[in-house]
Amino acid sequence: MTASTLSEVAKLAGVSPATASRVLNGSARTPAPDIAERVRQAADTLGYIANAQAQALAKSSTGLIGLIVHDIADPYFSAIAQGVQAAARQERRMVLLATTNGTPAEEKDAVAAFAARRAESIVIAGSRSTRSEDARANTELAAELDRYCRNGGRVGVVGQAILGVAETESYRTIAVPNEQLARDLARELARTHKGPFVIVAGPEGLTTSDERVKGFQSGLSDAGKPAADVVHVAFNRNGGFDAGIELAWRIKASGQSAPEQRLCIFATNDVMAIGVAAALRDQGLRVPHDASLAGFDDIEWLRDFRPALSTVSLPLEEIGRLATMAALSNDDGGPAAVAGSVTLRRSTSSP
Amino acid sequence: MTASTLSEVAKLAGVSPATASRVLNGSARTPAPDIAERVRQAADTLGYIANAQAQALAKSSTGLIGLIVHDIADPYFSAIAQGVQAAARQERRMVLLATTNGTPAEEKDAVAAFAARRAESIVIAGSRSTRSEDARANTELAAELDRYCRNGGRVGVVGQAILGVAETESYRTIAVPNEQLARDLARELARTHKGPFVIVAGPEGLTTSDERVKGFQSGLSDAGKPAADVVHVAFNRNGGFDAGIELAWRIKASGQSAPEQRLCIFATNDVMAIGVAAALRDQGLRVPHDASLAGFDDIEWLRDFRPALSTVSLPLEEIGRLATMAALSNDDGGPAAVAGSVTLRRSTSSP
DNA sequence: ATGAGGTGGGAAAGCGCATTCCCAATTCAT
DNA sequence: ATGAATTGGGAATGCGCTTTCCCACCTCAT
Repeated sequence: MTASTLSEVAKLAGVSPATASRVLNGSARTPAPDIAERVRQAADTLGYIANAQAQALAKSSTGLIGLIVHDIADPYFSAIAQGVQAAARQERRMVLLATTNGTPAEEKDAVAAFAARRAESIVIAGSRSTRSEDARANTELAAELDRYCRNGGRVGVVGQAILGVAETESYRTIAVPNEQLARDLARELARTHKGPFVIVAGPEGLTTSDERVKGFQSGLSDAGKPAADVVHVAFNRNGGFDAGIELAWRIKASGQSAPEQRLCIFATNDVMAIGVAAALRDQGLRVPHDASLAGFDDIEWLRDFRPALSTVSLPLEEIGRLATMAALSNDDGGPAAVAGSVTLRRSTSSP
Repeated sequence: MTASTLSEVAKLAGVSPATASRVLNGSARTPAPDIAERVRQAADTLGYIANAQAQALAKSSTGLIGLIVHDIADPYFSAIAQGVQAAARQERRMVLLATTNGTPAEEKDAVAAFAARRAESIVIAGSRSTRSEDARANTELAAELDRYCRNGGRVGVVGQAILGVAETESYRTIAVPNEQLARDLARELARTHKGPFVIVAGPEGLTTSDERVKGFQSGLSDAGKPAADVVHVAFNRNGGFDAGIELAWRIKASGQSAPEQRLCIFATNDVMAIGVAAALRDQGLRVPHDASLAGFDDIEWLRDFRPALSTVSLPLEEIGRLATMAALSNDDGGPAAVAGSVTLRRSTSSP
């Protein structure tokens, strides 16, 4: 890395580094047109590219924003990343990416790395975990984030607030009303569905999943329905598939003829729902004929899936954008929340 | 951003900054155990986080790798990004992300930004364009990349080499044998399919799509079939949908009863194929009953799509990983190529 | 006892840039 | 014509860190 420097440009142009700096980057003072032209000329022939590191050091502001996701290949996160990227570009920032597989320990590492890089703000997406085995790592994550904030960093949180973190102005959380929306979904489904409900959820302690389970149950209760069984599996396509296999067995065992027997399966995210659907199909069962199925998130890439999946639509890209802007702006703006909506499609229609 | 500095830590520990630096970061020289402990102690109480910018400036090496993709929300790119991220983590690097909508102009900007940040290497994914309106921007992109390389940067290219770029050791391209694989696919399909073929391609001039079209045509020719019609649309789901609508009309018009009349549609990527499928379904046509359909890429999230899509499997994540490693390693290793394979599924089976 | 060869901490010189001062040259009002 | 105000370029300092040198102090062999 032997790029040419500002002083080299200055020397070539026959001016001082100060002047070169002033013309090459937006300074309050603008050198004379002729001299400016000479500097620009020199910069061009030398192929000068300003060293952002040095600039950052000198003005202590890096133009970096850090993004933390569980898995960038997951459409849920890549949609959010898209929004973050768009906002970052608009605000003339670069995004630094870290994937953590959802473990608080790796999230903590990512925060530390971003802090070292002096990222101006970081947006962290992905469900929190309340599992006891993660407690220690969660505490450390919170400590790391607090330290980051104490040093002037700002963080945008997608979803639910992070536990154990100091109550400061530095955190902006874009709340996703998981519970509320799951409740709405349950109520809608309960209006037409006669049979029992069952929930295919992520591991217990995964906040997002837990909230959706809770909301769905309360929605059922509102509708005067008995609580649904909950199956806990991995929070991904394969987890859904596993659950689907088991449910298929259950469905077949109970001679699924009567509408009063037909199951309605709610998977706590779309990707799991797809897994469930694949498993049922695998077992010779059809949706919605043999069971209703609903998901959550309304992942764009799954819209062409058939039967079309009933789900809760979330403006994922918008969420990413909002989180980024919130983490970048100084003014409060209050706790931003985002709106979702129940989207009923074929997978939960009457057979 | 008022984080504590190394000298503050040093002062607190009662040692020189040099010593503090030596203990806090891996240096060749290791201070005495007791003094090291004191420094670590001080660093801890001050919540010291090394300033990576300053470190980068001092040792001129940033640990940054830049990733350029068309669209991070596209599963093709997010799969590659996943691989890049994994490799980067393994090599203790951070990844800087830029999305460009596939325009050479924005790609050039991204390269410049990465160069300014002194990224050690950059991996650039996504089809090149040979359209005349992009010629100028392509030249500029090549110039920018060359400049980056002249300054010591290294670049890993996914897919086809970048046009107009200097022939140096600095470029490593992970070749995707699009043409070869498309030819293989065509041959396979030609073995069983009796009717005419049609290709739903991206815009003319989009290299990836062009290569696949060319390969497919030559495969047909090998099999003694007439060349396929080519429909050019946007290289995404909606483009596929548009083409699908048109094709549905064509299919219906030609009373599609006989096997000799049945169309086999090859979309130059999976996402387009999904769009085609959606359009056909929309028009009351069924795959593979009324037409065969094949894609390219074997996107993971589309595997549960029905009818299962015949396609060409590409190890996307591996490609990202390879490109990253190639751009990071100094030794040549020769031009790496990646293996794909024809994957026939239900969407092209006989009705 | 004495000089050679080690050891290990500190001083200082950058890395590439922004920016505050400082000062010479102009301009303007009176 | 003259002093004040303004303009615009340059010298110098510092951002936070690494890394060479340098040197005081020790250890050891002779």
